[in-house]
Amino acid sequence: MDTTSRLLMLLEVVEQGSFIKAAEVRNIDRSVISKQLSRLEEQLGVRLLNRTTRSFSLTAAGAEMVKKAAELRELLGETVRMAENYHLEPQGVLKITSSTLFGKRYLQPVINDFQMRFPQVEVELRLDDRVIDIVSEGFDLAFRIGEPKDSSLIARKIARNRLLILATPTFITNYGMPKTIEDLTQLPAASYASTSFKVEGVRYYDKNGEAKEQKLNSIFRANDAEVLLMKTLSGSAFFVAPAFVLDNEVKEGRLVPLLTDVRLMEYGAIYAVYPHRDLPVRTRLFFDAVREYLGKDIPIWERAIPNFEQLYTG
Amino acid sequence: MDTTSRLLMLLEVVEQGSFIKAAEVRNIDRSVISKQLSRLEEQLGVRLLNRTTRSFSLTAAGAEMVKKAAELRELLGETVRMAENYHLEPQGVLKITSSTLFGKRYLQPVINDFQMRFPQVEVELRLDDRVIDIVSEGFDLAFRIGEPKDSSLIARKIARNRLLILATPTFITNYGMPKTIEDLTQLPAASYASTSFKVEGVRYYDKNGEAKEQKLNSIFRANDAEVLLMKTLSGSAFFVAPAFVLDNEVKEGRLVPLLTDVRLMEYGAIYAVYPHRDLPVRTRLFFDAVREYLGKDIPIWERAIPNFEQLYTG
DNA sequence: CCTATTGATGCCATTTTGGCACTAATCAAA
DNA sequence: TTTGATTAGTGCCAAAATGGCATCAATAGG
Repeated sequence: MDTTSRLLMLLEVVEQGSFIKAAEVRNIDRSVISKQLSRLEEQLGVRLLNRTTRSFSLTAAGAEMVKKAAELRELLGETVRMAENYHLEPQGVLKITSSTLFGKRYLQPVINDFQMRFPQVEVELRLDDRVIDIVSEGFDLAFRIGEPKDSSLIARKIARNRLLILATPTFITNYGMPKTIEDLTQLPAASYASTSFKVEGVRYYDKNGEAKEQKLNSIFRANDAEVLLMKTLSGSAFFVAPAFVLDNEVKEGRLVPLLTDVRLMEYGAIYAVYPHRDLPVRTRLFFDAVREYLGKDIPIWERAIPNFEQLYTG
Repeated sequence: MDTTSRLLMLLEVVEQGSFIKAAEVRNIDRSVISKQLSRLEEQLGVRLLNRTTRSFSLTAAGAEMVKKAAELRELLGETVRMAENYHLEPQGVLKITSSTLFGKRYLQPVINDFQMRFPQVEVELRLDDRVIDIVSEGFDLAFRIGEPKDSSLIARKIARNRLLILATPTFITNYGMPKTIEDLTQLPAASYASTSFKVEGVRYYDKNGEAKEQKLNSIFRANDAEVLLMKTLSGSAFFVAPAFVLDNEVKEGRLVPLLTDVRLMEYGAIYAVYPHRDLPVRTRLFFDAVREYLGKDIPIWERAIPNFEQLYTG
């Protein structure tokens, strides 16, 4: 890491407001930020931040450096964009793996677009809900849901993964509307289960902000979210579903969110995972296309759920 | 190394005209340049250089990138200079070691200046002609003559080290003016000799450009260049001297360069050596001050030798 | 006044870097 | 055309830098 990268890191820290947030955005440890900024200060011979143990403020010098860092980022961006004008037509094979539903629903349209623009890129998409060793199998890019584990890979969060508790109006008529989260134990649930992994409860924060888990009474388990959704639509179970499995079911009233005043915990996030620090062009172009398609703050799937920003916030 | 550094490397390569020269300027191996530029190309997805095995030319994209790299260097320089405005008054101890004569003659004035400007910096100068382990003895900066050996240290060439063959007019009258370099064996020489190291001959290129060495007939040996110079001035020996030992002896006619049509080999160079890649501020400021004092292409001591650029060039 | 949060730090595993030796190819001179 | 010197590329290895984890210390915020 060089002076420029450190300056950009400083900029990000200031924009995010804390070391931790900046570290999360970059998917690195906060200690890295701490160490690199210390080195930057040593290198420039200037104290950039006034720190307390829990926060910081910019010094005058720091503020100037942040301005310059912004200019640097701009110039560097220009440079890269300029290089892009000279890009060879990207070509070769792009090997991607993803969980089945996410791939079908959200990667497919991006791939279509991408191949229209870059016809010489072949795409190989492996849909598989098991975790795959992307290095040994030679994948360029993987999309995973939950928390990234293998730290030898680079993981970048590309979207949050909020949950909903869903049932059909018929279901509510038949079983009654649950009033508290504990009521869920009395109701039949459909839940995800694969060989390696089972959803057995729903995590939430109680009114004191403490993390809790409510067990579920699963009468139907499957390792395919679409199947679970179909089961739910049949009216014979409710479903604790990640928002991304939904299409227009809520907007059209076919499914109703239950217990929307409970603050549900997010189920990890959607991560893009790749093996090397520097992506080759075709991979980066595709990666950028996916991010653009999904959206920056609010993922595309959440926009189909009316008022979702206010739901499940406690 | 990040993209910016690689762009700056590209810029330097283009400015220097070859990988090798750029590598020499930075005191790194050419392979590093080759590898880093390849990575830059991969990263930008653009071929920047058309290569043959022995040379290269810029592609259109490469030319654009070089322009941008120049802008980046400018902006980065501005940023650093801006940081310097906020520098804390440098303070602390600066431990320097150097060969005796070089230190006395060329570091002393720089140190005086430096301490006028930064009174809070204490300087410890150790003059010693033996090679010192700068890491274990805690030196910040060392100045060495010859070729850098210890590759765990960073060495930067700060001046070339050209040689002359000198004698007094009296000496020439008494012994006759040598016509060929072989004549030197007939004449009494003063030469450098320490416990670890002896000068026994003078290296040069013959008219075919082949490296040769002419043995000397040393009648006086010492490990102190000033003593050798005094001996020479007494008229009883000639002296194969590095240019930096001279003051105004040549300009004032007290010493005369002999055999100026022989192409003498440079005796290594003057190197600054330091232990870490990133210098702390006080060290870097001092280092810069030394470089400014010595001069960029032609070292300060060569300017006192009339017409030296044309002498000993074969 | 307490406690969870945040930044700093030391240690360790992993990755990256830089150097060396060797290869390959070309430029230039005979 | 041949030959030799020069210069870039490559694989391998040792050394350095990086990133992550666990721990510490101190405060911001209730």
